[in-house]
Amino acid sequence: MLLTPKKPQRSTAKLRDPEGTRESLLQAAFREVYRYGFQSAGIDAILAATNVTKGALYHHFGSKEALGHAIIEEIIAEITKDRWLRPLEQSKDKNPIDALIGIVQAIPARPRDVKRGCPLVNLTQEMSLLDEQFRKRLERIFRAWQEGIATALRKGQQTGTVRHDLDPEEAASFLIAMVEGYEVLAKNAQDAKVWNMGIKNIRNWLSSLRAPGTGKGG
Amino acid sequence: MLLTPKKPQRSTAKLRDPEGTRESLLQAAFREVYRYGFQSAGIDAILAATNVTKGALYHHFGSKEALGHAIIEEIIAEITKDRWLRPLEQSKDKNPIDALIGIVQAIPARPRDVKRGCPLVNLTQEMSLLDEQFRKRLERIFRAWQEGIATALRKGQQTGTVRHDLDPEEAASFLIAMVEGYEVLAKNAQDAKVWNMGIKNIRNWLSSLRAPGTGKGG
DNA sequence: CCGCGTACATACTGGTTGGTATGTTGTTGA
DNA sequence: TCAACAACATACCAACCAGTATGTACGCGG
Repeated sequence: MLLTPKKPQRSTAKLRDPEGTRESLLQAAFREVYRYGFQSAGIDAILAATNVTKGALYHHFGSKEALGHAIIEEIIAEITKDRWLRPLEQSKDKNPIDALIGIVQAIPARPRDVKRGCPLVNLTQEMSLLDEQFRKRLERIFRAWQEGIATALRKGQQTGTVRHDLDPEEAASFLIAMVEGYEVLAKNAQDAKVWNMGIKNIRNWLSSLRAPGTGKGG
Repeated sequence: MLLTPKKPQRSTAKLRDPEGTRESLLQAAFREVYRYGFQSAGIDAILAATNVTKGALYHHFGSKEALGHAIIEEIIAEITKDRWLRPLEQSKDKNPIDALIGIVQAIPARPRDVKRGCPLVNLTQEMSLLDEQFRKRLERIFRAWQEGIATALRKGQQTGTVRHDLDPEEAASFLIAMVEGYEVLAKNAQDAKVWNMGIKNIRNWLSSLRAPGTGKGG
């Protein structure tokens, strides 16, 4: 007899809860990947951060790669939506520049977040070149992000709050590049002050996109 | 007898050449780290890319970490100096904005480079949070980079080619953030077009720093 | 009440990895 | 001329790590 059958200590409430285990696994895996990177995040470390066993993990995900894909599609994509896309859609009628300034300022400046950087950039840097599957999934998020900003700017042009002499797509990617670039700088410095200075500069740049004669508020 | 003594095939020219082995080791290690990241770059893979053995590697470097430190200080720092600091110093009397535009445009847009991104950013993203020794060395490079740009801008303010209503340090870090940010975007897209669009936008921004009445050329 | 599928749990493995122990060879200073 | 040392080369190892083989517990349809 090779296996000593472990007495099953699942609480009765946990019976038939297929999504609970998967979800907590995903969350723990995200935290580990966010901190150490995908390749350095160990399966055993992820497991240790939960009360889930290896059998359960490989029941829900076919491989470490599949787990990584799920992290991108179910966690990182959601963060982007929560932070950028939904706020932009909800403030449809407002001046999009004010909305964008609000969003940028709302990005957490807590030391913990600044030090870890942006999950999207972290994974992009690590995996884009190495694994096409990862890259494609990450690119989808970038595209949606850029598209969301561009759409808001285009609407602003129609309602006259945004300058007409700019290409919405180009301005959107410029904004993303600035945000990501400052996050890299702040992560290296491990200092929230760098990030706060970045916010200030990004805000100034965003203000320069206002249509002439359009003050703050809209 | 455990070891079959290998017939020493060092060419007579290679006798007493302490720097040659070390240097080629460093170059190969840099290439591997650049491509796969520090943690994923295997010692054996580095060795396979050269005709150097493990004994030689551990003779010159105490550990993989020490090798990583040497890569930062001897290779990546040099790249930054070559690409940014020396060109800025050599064009002392010229308009610094023109010099900066020239530097940005000179950053290679070859697909190979775009796809691999910036070595400095790659290592920062991977290691800053995990290893303080790495972070400190990388931060030194960032600081020197920012300081070089800021100094050039300050001189431009004195000679009247750069607007006075900007903080040179702040503008320098803004420029760096833009460059790094676009490199992240281009790396994710794996497309040089993204990078070329970034150059265009950065150039426009740089031009906006000119003192009023100062045309191109200085 | 029974068989079958889902949802796990545990032990194990084969390959990889950074690092080391121990050897040899050529040079150089005394 | 010879001992000491730098500069390697080779074989080996212990730890780690993704993945698997094989088991059990539970619930549900029939």
